[in-house]
Amino acid sequence: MPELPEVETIKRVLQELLPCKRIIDSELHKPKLLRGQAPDYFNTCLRGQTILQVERRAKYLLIRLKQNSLLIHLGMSGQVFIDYQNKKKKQLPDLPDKHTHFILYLDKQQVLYYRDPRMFGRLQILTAEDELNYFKSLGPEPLSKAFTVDGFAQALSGKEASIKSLLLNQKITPGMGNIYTDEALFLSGIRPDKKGKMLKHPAIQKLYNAIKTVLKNGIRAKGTSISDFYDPNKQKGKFQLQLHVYGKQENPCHRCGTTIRKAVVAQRGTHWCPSCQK
DNA sequence: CTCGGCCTGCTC
DNA sequence: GAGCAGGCCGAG
Repeated sequence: MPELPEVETIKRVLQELLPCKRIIDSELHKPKLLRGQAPDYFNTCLRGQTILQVERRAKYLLIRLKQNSLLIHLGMSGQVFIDYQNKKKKQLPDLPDKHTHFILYLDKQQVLYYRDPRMFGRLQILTAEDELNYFKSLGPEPLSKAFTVDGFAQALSGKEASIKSLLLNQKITPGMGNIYTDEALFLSGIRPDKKGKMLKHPAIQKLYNAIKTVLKNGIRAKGTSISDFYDPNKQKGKFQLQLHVYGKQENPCHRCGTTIRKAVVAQRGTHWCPSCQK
């Protein structure tokens, strides 16, 4: 579910709420989410620790503690909520529910819930050393100075794979997912099934700009809430109101009126305008 | 590089 | 009941 703008939105809310809070207790209901790390070690590392700050790398959240960090990846359906005992929002279940697999009890009566119906997410304790290894295969953050047009062009050059699959590759554009990839390709007028090696200079620059634009706009809109994205305060994002192609199959393109198509590219549902994208 | 698998829930 | 879903990993 969550791509870079959604994870960034969550990070910003958590960064407001969590620093200086102490973890009183940690409750893990689904050890499978640790992907092999020992639950005892996991809980021991958390209990009694004070949260320093919250960061994001690609689609990963990092909650920094003094000794090490709690890594959270939300997979397809992961959600993080803070304190949510009220019943104002009818469409949200009361927490904890059967999909709430991890709970952190913080001081000041606050609680953090991790909810993940499909269980594609992961939770792990990372030491500083683990961190380097863990993130070393990720490309440069697309919104940072480290992400350059030249580096991007290099990553696409000679590639047989479709541009869609290359943009989804976290070694090239970490944080990009299915929605923002389709939107960036629409903005830059490139067909999703175009081979990486076929892209030359003006198009690459345009795509590079489009990636930054969609990610920035996604963050400004606080994410895309198509079905179930909420920030930790249960707020929905608004980027779904700005989508041009994602989920718009059978609708007319509002730039040219051509019917938006949907097909599988790179094993993912892919949306594009056959006239605007060449 | 592409495919299947990992899971549950929702829509048709 | 089938097919689909915002992600990632490992096998071939």
